[in-house]
Amino acid sequence: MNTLAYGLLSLLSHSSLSGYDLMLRIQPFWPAKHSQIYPLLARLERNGMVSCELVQQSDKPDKKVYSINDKGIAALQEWLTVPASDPVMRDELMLKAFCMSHVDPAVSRELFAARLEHYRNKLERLCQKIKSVRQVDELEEDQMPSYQSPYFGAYIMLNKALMSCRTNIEWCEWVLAVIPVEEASVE
Amino acid sequence: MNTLAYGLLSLLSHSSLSGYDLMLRIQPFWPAKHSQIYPLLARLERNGMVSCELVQQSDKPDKKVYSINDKGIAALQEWLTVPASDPVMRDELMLKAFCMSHVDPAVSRELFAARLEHYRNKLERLCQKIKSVRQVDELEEDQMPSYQSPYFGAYIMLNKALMSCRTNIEWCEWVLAVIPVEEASVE
DNA sequence: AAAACCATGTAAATTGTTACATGATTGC
DNA sequence: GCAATCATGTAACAATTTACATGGTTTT
Repeated sequence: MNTLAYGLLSLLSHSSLSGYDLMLRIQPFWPAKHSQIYPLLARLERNGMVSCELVQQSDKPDKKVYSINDKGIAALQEWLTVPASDPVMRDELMLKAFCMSHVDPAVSRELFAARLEHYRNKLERLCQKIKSVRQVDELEEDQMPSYQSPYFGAYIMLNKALMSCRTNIEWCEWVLAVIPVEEASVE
Repeated sequence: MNTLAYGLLSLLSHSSLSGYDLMLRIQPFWPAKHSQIYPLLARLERNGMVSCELVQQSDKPDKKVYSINDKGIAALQEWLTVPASDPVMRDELMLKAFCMSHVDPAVSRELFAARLEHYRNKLERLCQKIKSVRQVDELEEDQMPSYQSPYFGAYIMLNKALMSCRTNIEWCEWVLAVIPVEEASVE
């Protein structure tokens, strides 16, 4: 049982999902490829944590829908009592920022402009996501899902993503403001 | 040449460092253990990216100090022209947040209280770090290092770390405010 | 018909962590 | 003496990514 395994159980604790769906939904919190998810789901099934049902579809290819078992829920409850390990962030841009002074400011500006664009797109997607969660849980303006609601966790995470995204945008804009604009070079 | 390799070159582009120092300094941006760093440095030396000199110390064990070569600088300059790949963040707390509703609010509060503490300690360390960088680069209040200064990159990254840390603290405090406080259970 | 998305899997390679190993030096 | 920090390395294991493989369905 590694972290990704618990992550899959965590998603399955609210609704049954296919491996493909799990792969898409876990991305924002714990990036993983389908080649990691499928064998892990098979292992969780062997361990009795989840059950699997083949669902035939007419409009799309058939799929295997996984559901969490009591044993899986128990594993989650146990897991929640141990402190979360420190978050791990790996950002190539940070490493590049460290040696920026070795290239033309224009080259550096380009790096941060691209990242700013990345965060602006992310913000856009997030706002839409939050709107859709609000609709599904039938919430009024500024109203929170209750702690018992399966959307409570999703809501606080979306809020974190939103706050982080805005901070990152602010930071990128500040960096672009402090990197000198290219002077006309020697004619 | 993987990202960690470029990261080491990036750090070496400002000053020569031992493998041990590199290991400590790269942690905030790209976590890596010494077991990954030492063999990689040996490879970079074989590739002619860095040179190594044995430095004898009387107060501490002897060490190998690595310096970047022209080939290493050229590799960095090339690397800076390609866009940085998307940052990767893996946070177990996010996965736990998703299935929180399956346990008592007190259990959840504990998770976020621990994380809040983690970020508060980090903020403390960051503030001291920023102060020391300001001293080394002899900066007045609110003054930035120039783009050419080797501290420019460090400064903008410290600023990012500071902004992110504050956002995370704010978020943790908000989460602790919205998780219901344990009601007296059935007597 | 080609591209895009849905869907599931395995194999190989790379990256990263933990454990094994060793040893100097300093402060308690 | 013992723990902590400094210092370097290798081996085994676990996690992750990339590539290989296949095939249905929908939209352009």
